[in-house]
Amino acid sequence: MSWLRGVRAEVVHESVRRTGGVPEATVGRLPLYLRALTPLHDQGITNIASEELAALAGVRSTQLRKDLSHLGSYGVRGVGYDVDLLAAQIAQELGLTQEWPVVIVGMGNLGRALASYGGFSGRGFRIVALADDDPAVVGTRVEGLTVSTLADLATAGPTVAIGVITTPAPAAQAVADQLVAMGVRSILNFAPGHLTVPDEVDVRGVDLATELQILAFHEQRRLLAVPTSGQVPSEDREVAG
Amino acid sequence: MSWLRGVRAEVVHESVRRTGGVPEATVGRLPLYLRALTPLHDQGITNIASEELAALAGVRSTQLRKDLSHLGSYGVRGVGYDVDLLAAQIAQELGLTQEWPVVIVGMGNLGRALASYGGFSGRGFRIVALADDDPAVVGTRVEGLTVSTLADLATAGPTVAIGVITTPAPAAQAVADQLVAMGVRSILNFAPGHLTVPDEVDVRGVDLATELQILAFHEQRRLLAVPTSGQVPSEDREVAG
DNA sequence: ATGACTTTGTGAAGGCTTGCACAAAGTCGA
DNA sequence: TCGACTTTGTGCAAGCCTTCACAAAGTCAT
Ligand SMILES: NC(=O)c1ccc[n+]([C@@H]2O[C@H](COP(=O)([O-])OP(=O)(O)OC[C@H]3O[C@@H](n4cnc5c(N)ncnc54)[C@H](O)[C@@H]3O)[C@@H](O)[C@H]2O)c1
Ligand SMILES: NC(=O)c1ccc[n+]([C@@H]2O[C@H](COP(=O)([O-])OP(=O)(O)OC[C@H]3O[C@@H](n4cnc5c(N)ncnc54)[C@H](O)[C@@H]3O)[C@@H](O)[C@H]2O)c1
Repeated sequence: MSWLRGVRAEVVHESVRRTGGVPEATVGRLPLYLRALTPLHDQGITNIASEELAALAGVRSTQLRKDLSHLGSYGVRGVGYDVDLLAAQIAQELGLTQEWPVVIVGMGNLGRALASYGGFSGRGFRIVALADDDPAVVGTRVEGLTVSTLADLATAGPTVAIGVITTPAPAAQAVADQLVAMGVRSILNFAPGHLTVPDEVDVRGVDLATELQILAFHEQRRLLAVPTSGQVPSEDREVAG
Repeated sequence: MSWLRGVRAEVVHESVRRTGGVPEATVGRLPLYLRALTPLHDQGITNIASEELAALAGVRSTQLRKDLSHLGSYGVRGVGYDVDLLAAQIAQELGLTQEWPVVIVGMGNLGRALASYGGFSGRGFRIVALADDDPAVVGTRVEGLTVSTLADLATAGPTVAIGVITTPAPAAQAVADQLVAMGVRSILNFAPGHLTVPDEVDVRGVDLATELQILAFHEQRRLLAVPTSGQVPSEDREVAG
């Protein structure tokens, strides 16, 4: 993401005053466009047409153009979009010209996998703290950071903007409450279940079971639609559960 | 999920013929309702009103009722919904009365975390195979399963319905192609990037960076709206990236 | 049985999102 | 300079999703 810094200055003037009015659906797709642009930059491609970029991102070109129009982005008619400039504009709109400090709470299997994941830094985020409440885990070092308790973080930790919850589900609400008390207003929750938070706090939930169940619904539909052919899931025989 | 088996028989007659017409947005919320119902069952609660269940799931009660109306669910006016019966109906609609066989491809940090995650079995899914292409990993045992290559799975592995991709992004498309060639038509992709697959194949992508970037957008909006007060993200000073 | 009360199920309205069609605005070769 | 061609940006229409309002259908105390 460092390659975005260079062009940022030129971009600020154009779009900083254009505050409001980006539809939520568009916001959800901007990261996809940014994701598609990065390899283009790496390949040295400097210009791309909406048709092509849309294919890379998995959307229709008309939707891409409509989305970009909301952030006042100017491509060049007859030519396309400047890859670096477009990426810089999207990054600016998403607030990725600064690095957001992140805390991960719950250093279990998933929490450790996330902590050792390289995809944070360089994409607008930096893990600045790790937390757990298991005395056996607190104090250990993971990826160069010492695991502490949430309570300690609240009194003596670095400022954090985003909290990632990877504790078991029964602990998630209490953890969320503590994060909110610390001033965190953006939470990414991997524990299954709904979190109740004040209005000004933004929660996004990622639930593996939910995703698989949506896939299962469509899979079942396909099998029911053509009941004769092919593969059938493992039969529902007497199992442990 | 075993507690759903008992009532299944009674439910089948009602809804099995009602094939079509569940809106996609509703399908996406059915897992949330199911997730909210499970603890209610565990607490011995046998009946619940839409208002209450909606609060647990994080949606409006009118939306819950509209959603349920699409699968022909009958609550009792003046009373509410039977917890076990409703859960069984939703599970049936989602195809969770059978166990879907799952393969995880890419036994790195994330793949191993998923493999050792208990939330699969008992929720309608079972991991039946693990794959990787690193000779140092192939042949090792993870959670009772021996890691094999995708090629070996294709010729001599168990039937799988759902593939989970946890390889690095550059390998994801090739892995998806192999899964499709094996007959897999449902893919959950954790690698960032768009997968191109035939029409009949269903892909859902989970991208950590995307989720964080959406949070960052709203976080930035809040900070811009009240530019005077409080916390500011870590300043954009000269960093490695 | 009756009436007061509760809660579901749904038609209709409103809002958001997508996709179409096309004018606007540029490039490029001659 | 001109005309053919390419590609963007957008008004508008269609479709999907959510929310409102309320009738329908039940419970429960008397
Ligand atoms: N492991 C996966 O692949 C996976 C996948 C999807 C979802 N999840 C969900 O993510 C969460 C974590 O999964 P996991 O497999 O890493 O679990 P885990 O048991 O390995 O780790 C949980 C960690 O949270 C810590 N913890 C518990 N209560 C806490 C509290 N109040 N404050 C701080 N830390 C606390 C525990 O000490 C432990 O280290 C679970 O909710 C799980 O459902 C996990
Ligand atoms: N680790 C995380 O917390 C995290 C979070 C979000 C997304 N992701 C994404 O998930 C993916 C995996 O992340 P990770 O941290 O586990 O990476 P990792 O490097 O630890 O593991 C990747 C594994 O995939 C295997 N692999 C590579 N090519 C393969 C192929 N063609 N066929 C089969 N196996 C192959 C490798 O041998 C390795 O074991 C990445 O795309 C990453 O962007 C990871």
